[in-house]
Amino acid sequence: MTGGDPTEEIVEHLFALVDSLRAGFEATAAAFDLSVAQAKVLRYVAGSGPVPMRDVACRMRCDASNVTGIIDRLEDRGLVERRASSADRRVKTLVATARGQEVAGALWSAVRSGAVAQLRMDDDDRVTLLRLLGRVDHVAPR
Amino acid sequence: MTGGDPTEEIVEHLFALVDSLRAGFEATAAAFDLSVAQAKVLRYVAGSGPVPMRDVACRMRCDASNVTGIIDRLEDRGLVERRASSADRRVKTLVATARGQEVAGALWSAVRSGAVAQLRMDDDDRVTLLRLLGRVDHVAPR
DNA sequence: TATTGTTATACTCTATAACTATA
DNA sequence: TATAGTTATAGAGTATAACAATA
Repeated sequence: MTGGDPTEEIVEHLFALVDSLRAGFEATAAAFDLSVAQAKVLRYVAGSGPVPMRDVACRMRCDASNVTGIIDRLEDRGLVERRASSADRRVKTLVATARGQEVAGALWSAVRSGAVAQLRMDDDDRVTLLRLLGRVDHVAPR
Repeated sequence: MTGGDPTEEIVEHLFALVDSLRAGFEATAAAFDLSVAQAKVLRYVAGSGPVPMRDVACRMRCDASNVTGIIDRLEDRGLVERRASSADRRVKTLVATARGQEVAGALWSAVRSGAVAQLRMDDDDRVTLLRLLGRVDHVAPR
């Protein structure tokens, strides 16, 4: 088990961690009857005030046509609303409803708790990890 | 930016990292014309010798019916083969073809390189990160 | 009776292309 | 002409339920 290439080993651990955290996230979102994509979009809309559909597509790094369906489902459940933009009549602006704000808050609180529970670290290690993670080349910091 | 709850902050970084590594993985797999699920299954089959379909479902933590389709596509491309089990005639055993072994090796080598490039760490930090990750509560170490 | 793998079905996410209504 | 959003279409992953073959 020991003695392997350290670089290879760290990547193995890293991908195990990615899978684990992703699975935890998916399970937490599912507890709120949301998919991963829906949970991310709801959070973005709830946290960033009125945003055009287009901005959601950019943030999610997906095609705009996807966003239509995801917002359809969030809107059907009363978590998000489409509104006309006063500045540009082509644009539809997204706003979280009161219920949407509640769900987003509860969901992401649960996500954070779950992730911290998985980490099982003391304060020192947590600070060290934070320092290391701060250097990672993130495509899109959230 | 600074001064927030350290726990909250670390989770933000962690999920940004998860998204980033996952996106890199997806892009690398796509360069081999494979989906994320196909890449994972191919690696498991190529690395674990003859395995029953059922074992793949357990490893992937998904329903057995999914595996049928994923293996169908890998088999259509000549990367994997279904074989009859001599011990139990209900079981189909999976083996990577020579081409499947090649692809699995090249793909995962590229995945490791990409992940290391994203990390941008010196040796000391890499050792530290490895130590921290070793404590994380992985659902399924690979 | 229980298990292995498949099929049928349905839903979500994903992209591309074509369309509309604006700009 | 270019852009925002939608629709149509297609493919992939996911789960549930029902099924045949085998244990």
